[in-house]
Amino acid sequence: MLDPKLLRSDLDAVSQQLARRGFTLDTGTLQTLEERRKAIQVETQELQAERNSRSKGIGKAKAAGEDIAPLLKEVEGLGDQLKAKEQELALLQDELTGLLMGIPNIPHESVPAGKGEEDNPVLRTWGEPTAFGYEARDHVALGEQLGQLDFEAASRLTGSRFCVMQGPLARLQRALTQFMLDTHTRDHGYREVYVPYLVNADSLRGTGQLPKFEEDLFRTSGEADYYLIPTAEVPVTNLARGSILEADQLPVRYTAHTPCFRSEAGSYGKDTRGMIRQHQFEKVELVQLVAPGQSYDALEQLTGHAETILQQLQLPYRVVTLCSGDIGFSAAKTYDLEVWLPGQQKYREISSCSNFEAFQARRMQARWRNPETGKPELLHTVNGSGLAVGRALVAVMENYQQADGSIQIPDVLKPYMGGIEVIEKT
RNA sequence: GGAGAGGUGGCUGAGUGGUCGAAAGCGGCGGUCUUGAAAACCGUUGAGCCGUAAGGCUCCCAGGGUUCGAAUCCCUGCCUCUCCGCCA
Repeated sequence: MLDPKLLRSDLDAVSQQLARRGFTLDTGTLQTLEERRKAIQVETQELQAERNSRSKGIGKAKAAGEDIAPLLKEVEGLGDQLKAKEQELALLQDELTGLLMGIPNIPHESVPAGKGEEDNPVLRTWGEPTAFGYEARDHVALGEQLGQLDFEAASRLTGSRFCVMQGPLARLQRALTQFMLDTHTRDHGYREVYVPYLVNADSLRGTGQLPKFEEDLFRTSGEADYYLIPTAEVPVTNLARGSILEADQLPVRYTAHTPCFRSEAGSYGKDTRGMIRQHQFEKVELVQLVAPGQSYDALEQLTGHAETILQQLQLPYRVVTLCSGDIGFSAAKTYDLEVWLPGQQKYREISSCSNFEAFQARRMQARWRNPETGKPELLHTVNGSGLAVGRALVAVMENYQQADGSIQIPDVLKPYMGGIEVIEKT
């Protein structure tokens, strides 16, 4: 959520900045609602003040043993009048916050202009696309040939966009997960957390998935109204919801491994082959809660932490800066890491690292106590995948494939593979 | 699943219809004393909204209700704890 004060004081400037990302702000409606809200709020508060002082007077009179009947007569009707105003105000406020909750974040000034994915500039490239003396197979061919990756079984068990893995390949995914968690906790100073995979609507509002993107989520149908998490960002960032952190606790760095569930509504026909786009996938997430002055440094740092994983796995990748037209709803700035996939002869997103500034913190009321002012102020939140495990598995399979269809184990994963150095048909 | 007890400020905890945003203690901050520290003593110490300010308003788990007036009474929900049952 944007700062309502900013919207009041600088509506046109906000509107212009949002136009960069292709969002049209309905300034007229906003202004009208805001004016009405203010008028009604003042009236309501005046009535409340009157009720309070009258009631206090009645209390005193009663204590003094006076007859309060005439005083009661005076306040007749005041209650109803107040109730009506309060209801009017509540309605207006609901409408206003509803509108506010649907406004995306303002892109940072350093975010390049652009309309969509094709306008994202490449910031840097690491490694060279892996060369093979033959036409590289994709992970589907590799995995099925090895007899360790099965989409048919998954569609029988559930439906499309799921997979079953077996044997060393299943273990390889676990190895990737362990390696990532170990690296982030040991080398990068993150604290590992285990969190629920089902969350309530408040959490999703906090990080910005609700109210706008309900159709992307799986929702439970039982008595409890819960959602399957689309990313660990939701439960992990919401750990700070409604709390005030002390300055010496910052920065807070969390990492978590969770499955992620996405309905992928609207992506019919996209990436239908393989495990690039699944309803369920594993991800290791990095989250930082930082003082506002630190968030852009933290973004660079966190992006570097995610890159470390790719480098240690010796996977070629590049970093792109999302342009103003491609950036996500809650983010002020985002870097995507794209890994080289020989099977597609393309770079594909494997991590997305964003600074949300105070956008999520305001929705969550996640604050810190600024020692300079002594007052609670909003935190900044930064997060990124470190990395998407499913896609990392795809990348390892495709980049480490050998002519005979076997897959070598990257050196850094060998300690996690129990002596397996090459995945072969078993 | 059955029975019961609760949810109050950073923490412990008092408050069961009126001047209560809320006693007391702890913790925090500032000071006195001290070479320094501790102890003791004094003061101070929740969050948000409107307002230049004075001041006003809201918040005692959440949402409804009763009342001139609700932290306090009633209803619903959520959460926590205890006992029994069941269970990974």
